This record gives sequence, C-alpha cells and structure tokens, in this order.
Amino acid sequence: MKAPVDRVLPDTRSRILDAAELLFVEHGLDATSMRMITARAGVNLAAVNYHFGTKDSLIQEVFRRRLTELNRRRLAELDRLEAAAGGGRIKPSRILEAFFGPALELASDTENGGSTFMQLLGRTYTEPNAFVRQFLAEEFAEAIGRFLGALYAALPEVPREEILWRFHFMMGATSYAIAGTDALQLFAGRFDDADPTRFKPRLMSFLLGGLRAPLAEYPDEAR
Amino acid sequence: MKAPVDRVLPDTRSRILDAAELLFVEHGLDATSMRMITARAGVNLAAVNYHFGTKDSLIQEVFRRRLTELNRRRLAELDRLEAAAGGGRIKPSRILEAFFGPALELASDTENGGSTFMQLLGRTYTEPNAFVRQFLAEEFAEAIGRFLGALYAALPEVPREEILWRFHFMMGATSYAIAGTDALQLFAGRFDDADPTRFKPRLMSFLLGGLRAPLAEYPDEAR
DNA sequence: GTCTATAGGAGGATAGAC
DNA sequence: GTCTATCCTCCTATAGAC
Repeated sequence: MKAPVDRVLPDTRSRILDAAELLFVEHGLDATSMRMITARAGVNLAAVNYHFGTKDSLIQEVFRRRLTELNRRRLAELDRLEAAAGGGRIKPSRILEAFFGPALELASDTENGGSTFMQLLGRTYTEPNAFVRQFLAEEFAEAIGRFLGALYAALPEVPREEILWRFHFMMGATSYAIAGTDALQLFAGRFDDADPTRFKPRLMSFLLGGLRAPLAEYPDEAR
Repeated sequence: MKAPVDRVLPDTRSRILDAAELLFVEHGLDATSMRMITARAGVNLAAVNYHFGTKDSLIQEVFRRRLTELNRRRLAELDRLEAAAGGGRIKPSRILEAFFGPALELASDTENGGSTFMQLLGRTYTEPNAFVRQFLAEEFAEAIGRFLGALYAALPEVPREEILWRFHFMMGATSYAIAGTDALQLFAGRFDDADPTRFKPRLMSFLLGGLRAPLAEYPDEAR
C-alpha cells in the first residue's frame, strides 16, 4: 500500500455518517433532522446533500457501510464450517454461532460505534419506512438464504417451514435483546448483574433451546 | 344498565383513536401527522387538540385503551392459575400461556383492530421516544413483576437473573414475530404456508424450549 | 469541495366564530 | 363540541458564492 495517509482524522463524509448513526439511535430515523446531523458532525447543512443527495440515501449508506461487512463475515464463517464438514452434517450450534456471533461481536464493540449501529439495526427490522425495509431485505437476502439452507441440511428431520419460523423467532429475540436492553431495566428495575460478557452465552443457550424444542411440545388448545 | 344507547356509530373521539392506531402502524409515530389522522377519521384538525390536547397525549391514549385491558386479562389468568395450584408449583408452560396467550389472541383479532394494535405495540418496545417508553414501562410494571415472580417460583433451580434474561428474550421473539411477519416474507420469499392458526403453537413451543434450555449448553468460547 | 442564503412546503398548536 | 383561519416553527432541498 503506497497510498499516503492524507487525512488521519475522519473526513466530512465519515463524520456525517457517524453523527447520523448516533442520532438515529437516539431519536429514530424520522425524528432526526438533517440539521441535527450536521450540527453534531460539525459540518455545514449543505454538506449532506452534496455527499449523499437526499436523506433517504444517507440512511441507506449508514446501514450499507456496516451491513455489507457484517454479512460478509457471516458468510465467510459459514464457508469455513461447510468446508470443514466436507459434505457431512454441521452442528446447529455452529451455524447459530456463525450467524449471530458476528452480530453480537459488533454489538459489544463500543469503541467504533458497532454497538450503536446494532442497536439501530435491531430496531429497524420493524421499521415502517418502505424504502428502508426494501434495501434491508436486499442486503440480507443472500445471507439469510444461505443460512436457512444450512439449517435445513443440519436438521433434516424438522419440517422446513418450522425452521423458517424458528429462524424468525431467533432473529426477534436477538434484535430485541440488542436494541432494547434498557427496556429490560425499565421493566425489572435495577439490573445490577447485567454483565455484558455473559450476554452472548445466555442468548445462545436460549436460541439453541428454542431451535431444538420438541415440535408439538406445546399443545394447541385453541384447536 | 339503564343508560340509553345514544350513539351506535363511533363518536369523534373513537374515530380519531382508530385512525391514529392504523396510521401509526403504517407510517410510525413520528411520520404520522395530525393532519393525516384527522383526514382519515373524517374530523377536523382541531378536534384532536380538543379531545386529547397534544399529539403525545393522543399517542398515550391509543396505547392505554388497549393495554389496560390486555394486562388485566393476563393478571386474571395468573390469578386463576395460582388459585388452582393452591400454593403448589405451576407449570412454566401455563405461565407462558397466561402471559403470551392473551397477546396472541389480540394479535389475531382482525375485526376490532386488535391485530393492528399488536403490530404497533411490538414495534414500540424499541421506540426511542422517551415519553412513550416511560408510560409503556408504567403500564407494564405490575404484570411483568407478577409474572417474573411466578416464573421464579415455578423454576426455583434456575438463577433469577437467568429467568429475567430469558423473559426478555421471549418478549423479543414474540414482539418481533407479531410486528414483523412481513419481514419474514421479505427475507424468505413467498411464504405460502403461513397458516396463522399454527402461529401460536409454533411460537409457544419455541419459547418453552428457550425458557427451559440447559443453562450452560452453549459454551462461552470467548472466555 | 464546502459554504451562505433561501425557497417552498408541512408540521403542531391555538384563537375565536358558530 | 366542532369548525375556520392562521401563527410560527421546522423541515428538506437547491442555487450560487467562494
């Protein structure tokens, strides 16, 4: 790499993205105005339109710069697992680790804003904004497809639509846990032993238990 | 009851609440303007301020009118369970049924807007608006406290903070599943067998599996 | 590339007539 | 109780100077 480091401090574009990410978490996408973003980033209002065009494009770029890398890492992990298995079965717990592990890692990265972003992402899965949902779906399509396929292969005795639903439930538990930890505090009062290092094994244990639950364990009383 | 039925059609106040509920789901709290609400309700703009004062108060009332009843039913179910057990242990599956059952029932009520509301509620758990979070926490405080206590008693061998976390995960899986079913469609393409009558047993089976998962089943590799 | 200035419109809220 | 009319604030986006 012979390109000289011209700027060691974040440039205008990055400063805008960082500020937007933070404010989107604090106030939501709609309630965050361009003025709030540029004020926090220390740049001029017009800089946003220069670099990103519209507010929607800015939102898209906030997600894209992190999601592309996140899903790349997930797929790399899955590739590694499949190569190591050499056509044999992969343990479901390994698959869950490959999918949720990178997300939880990012969620615990408080230095580079990863935890901020994951809070935002967790909330945005249920975002009503059609534009946002559209590109989120596109960004995730490949990873979700590959991981669902891996789970189908790892659990051939479980009906596929059941796996699909359970994957959905697992995404929900994880998103919600990441996005709304303070909601738990509100509900349950002080939460002194919220040891963040224990969060991952706790969640993984729960997810695996749900994924492998007996199919008809809970009788349908409403039938 | 000797009060005559003066109005059989919804009055202005109810029409505003119904319209607001629907629009909040479609566009989110912030993106829904007072003008959109009054236009859909077929009432004048000033009627909202007359009946509710501010937009925040209107939002609060949209939630309150449904949540009070929902949590009342949950607590009634729990009372019934505890009375029937007569001091003995209650099965965790019964407790989950008492808590999540009424919510799922409301979520499948498409006639009176219950499903609309539950979609809204599921999304709002991660709402950034501080005002909204505050009264949601107050509205839920009693029910959450009672049900956590019941789970503690039902699972005395499980550490309490573990139950607390798992309750949090269960709320997440449920909220997300209710709020974002169409997200699943986006991810997984066509979803032909999304039989809504099978949703409840599927979710309950998953929740119970997660709640009863072995504690250290998933090893903490990052330790 | 980044700024100032402003256009052009939508927002919540209210005063006062009916 | 419900309406009309209006105030003032805030928004996104852009045009054009530097």
